[in-house]
Amino acid sequence: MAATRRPTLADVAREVGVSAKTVSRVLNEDGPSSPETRQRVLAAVAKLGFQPNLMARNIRVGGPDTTIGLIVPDMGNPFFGTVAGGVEDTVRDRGLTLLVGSSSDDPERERALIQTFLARRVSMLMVVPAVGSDHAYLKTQRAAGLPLVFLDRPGAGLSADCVVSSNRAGSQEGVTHLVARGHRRIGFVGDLPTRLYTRRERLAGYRAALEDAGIAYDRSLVTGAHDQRTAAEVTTRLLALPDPPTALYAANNIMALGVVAELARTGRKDVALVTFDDLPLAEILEPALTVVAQNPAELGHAAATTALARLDGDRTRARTVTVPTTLIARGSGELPPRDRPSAQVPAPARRG
Amino acid sequence: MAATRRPTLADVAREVGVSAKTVSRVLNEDGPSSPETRQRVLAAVAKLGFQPNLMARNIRVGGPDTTIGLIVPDMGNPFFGTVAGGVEDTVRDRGLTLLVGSSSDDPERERALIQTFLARRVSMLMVVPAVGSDHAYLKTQRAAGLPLVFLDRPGAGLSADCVVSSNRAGSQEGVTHLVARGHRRIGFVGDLPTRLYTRRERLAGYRAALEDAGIAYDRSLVTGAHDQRTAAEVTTRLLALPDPPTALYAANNIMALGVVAELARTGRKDVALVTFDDLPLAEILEPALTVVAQNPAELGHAAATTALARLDGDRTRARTVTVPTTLIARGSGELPPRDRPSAQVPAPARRG
DNA sequence: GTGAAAGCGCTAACAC
DNA sequence: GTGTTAGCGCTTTCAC
Repeated sequence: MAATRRPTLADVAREVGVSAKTVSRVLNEDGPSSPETRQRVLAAVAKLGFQPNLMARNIRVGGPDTTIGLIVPDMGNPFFGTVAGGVEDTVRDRGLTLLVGSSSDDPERERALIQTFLARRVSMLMVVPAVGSDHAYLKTQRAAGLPLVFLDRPGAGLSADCVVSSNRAGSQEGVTHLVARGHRRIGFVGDLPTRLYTRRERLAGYRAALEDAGIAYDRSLVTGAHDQRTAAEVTTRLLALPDPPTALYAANNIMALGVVAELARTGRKDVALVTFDDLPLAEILEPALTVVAQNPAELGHAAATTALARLDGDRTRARTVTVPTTLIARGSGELPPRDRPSAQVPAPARRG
Repeated sequence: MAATRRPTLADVAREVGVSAKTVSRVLNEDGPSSPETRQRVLAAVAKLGFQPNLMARNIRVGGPDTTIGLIVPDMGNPFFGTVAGGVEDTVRDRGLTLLVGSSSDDPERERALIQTFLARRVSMLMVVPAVGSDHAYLKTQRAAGLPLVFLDRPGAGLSADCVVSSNRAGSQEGVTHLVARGHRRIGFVGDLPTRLYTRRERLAGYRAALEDAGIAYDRSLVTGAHDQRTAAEVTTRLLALPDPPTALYAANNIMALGVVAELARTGRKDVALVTFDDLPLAEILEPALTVVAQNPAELGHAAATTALARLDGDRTRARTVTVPTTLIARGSGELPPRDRPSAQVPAPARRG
């Protein structure tokens, strides 16, 4: 069965005995058409199984395609999946279709995806920037009016709209929650080394909370990991310190999994814990997990709303939208420090 | 700043002082070109920031676009996110771009998405069919050679390639695990009422396991729920039966969350549990959760491989690929039935 | 090695 | 109410 040619407007027109333009008029409800031709055209369309070629249409009409390009680090991460869902829900009514790619947080892959999307003349571009990528090369597109929104993290090299969570304030709130329960040695388990915006912000929130409480920053309590396994490892390392933390703060959902798993594995129920990002089973852990929850669907929604406004001609200055986080106190942050004076009195230094 | 027109091939040609065709030749490495013109063309491309219009190219070349249409029920569900990732990883090398849409399991939405994708002349279509959707209308496209793969569940109304998990065998293995520990009353918590393929299969596996063990099927032990909350509710209802189950089997990840949460909330550590689908924290629950794990990335990979083979001219009969599941015994399935004779002896009926 | 002309499927602009 | 012509940005075909 050879791949038969798809029918075209001309085929339909021939079938009905009218001009191509008439068929086009009927299908797009553009200009007038007699009820009778209308019927016959629609019948022929159904008979031939004609489907207008959107690309051909687009090329003639000019302007951007009715697609939107979205780049995330990893679609399997429910955080980004939910972000994508938020975007789609918001643009659906406008008849826009989602073009999605994962960068795996690799700047080169991100750039290749952006090039592909630009070649497809997407109507807007929404990017979760990979660590270390520079977007200066997009200046021309921006100037030409392409809506560009950075998601979750700001882009580098040009000013553009940006939608992020309240990483710093949320982090500060979470750590303050621990400080208020008397903890003075609070371990930080964060993601990739430096450079990544969200880590910087969340670390800054951690430091701000300590500073507010008059607690000196101790570099040895701040650790970095890349995945659940390494997060578990640094948890062990932190708790083995001569003067170990009495509470931990995990800076994202992957780190949270690692810390939670490690505390469970070693049966440590005496360490208070707050995590950034909610987990599906947070409520049923013992103790139930206290988290600073993000709102990924709203992140996607806000990004789409911003981009749509640009598409509709909004030429005001680039703005940053901050989507608030929510502290959900469930119990794991309530533990007081053990074997230590509570509240503001510094713990005696125990070395060796 | 008015939206300036994007530069075209003709613009580049004018800049260099050659014909459009020469520029096209250079960029596509089609036909010969002198090193010198080559340089000048590339310089002009860079200077003008020219990006070939992929849609225009496609329209001229004919044939399908280099996109692939993927429809899932919900992108926020990590299962489908991971499936999408598996697809993308597999098609990336072929230069294909992913067009993604969520159907929310609504047949009308699914159909609208498919129409849009067809209008975009996708090179292949991969669909997780919504409950109750009929795909007979795609026969023409299939006949015309469009690769079509149903994912996770078979489609209805036409024969097409299909990639599914070993739902029945996996389910049977999970329930047999419980039977082998002496359970004879095993509650089933499944998803949407009837009609959904995966539920049918998983229920069939449950029944097969019982039958193998000579246990009569008890309709009152089989319950349906739609989300985590209702799964928790039916768990309660099951355990409140006059002759309650001593073990539970949850037929997907959402059900699993509901059952696990409810058992934890009520402190029931005496009920054995096996779930279909793994959970991120399964290992650290108490007892650790025994699961029948699916392999969503492999599902996406297999679907993409199949579709690519079709694209490359494979015209053999439609096939169904079954991706094996894996029983991961972690502990929650090890509990013997309490207050009951073990193994093959039937429990005394306790009524009222 | 390069160019001119035609045409992919569709619609804008103008006829009538 | 309908048809004609031209042209979107690109590539194919054929000529030089």
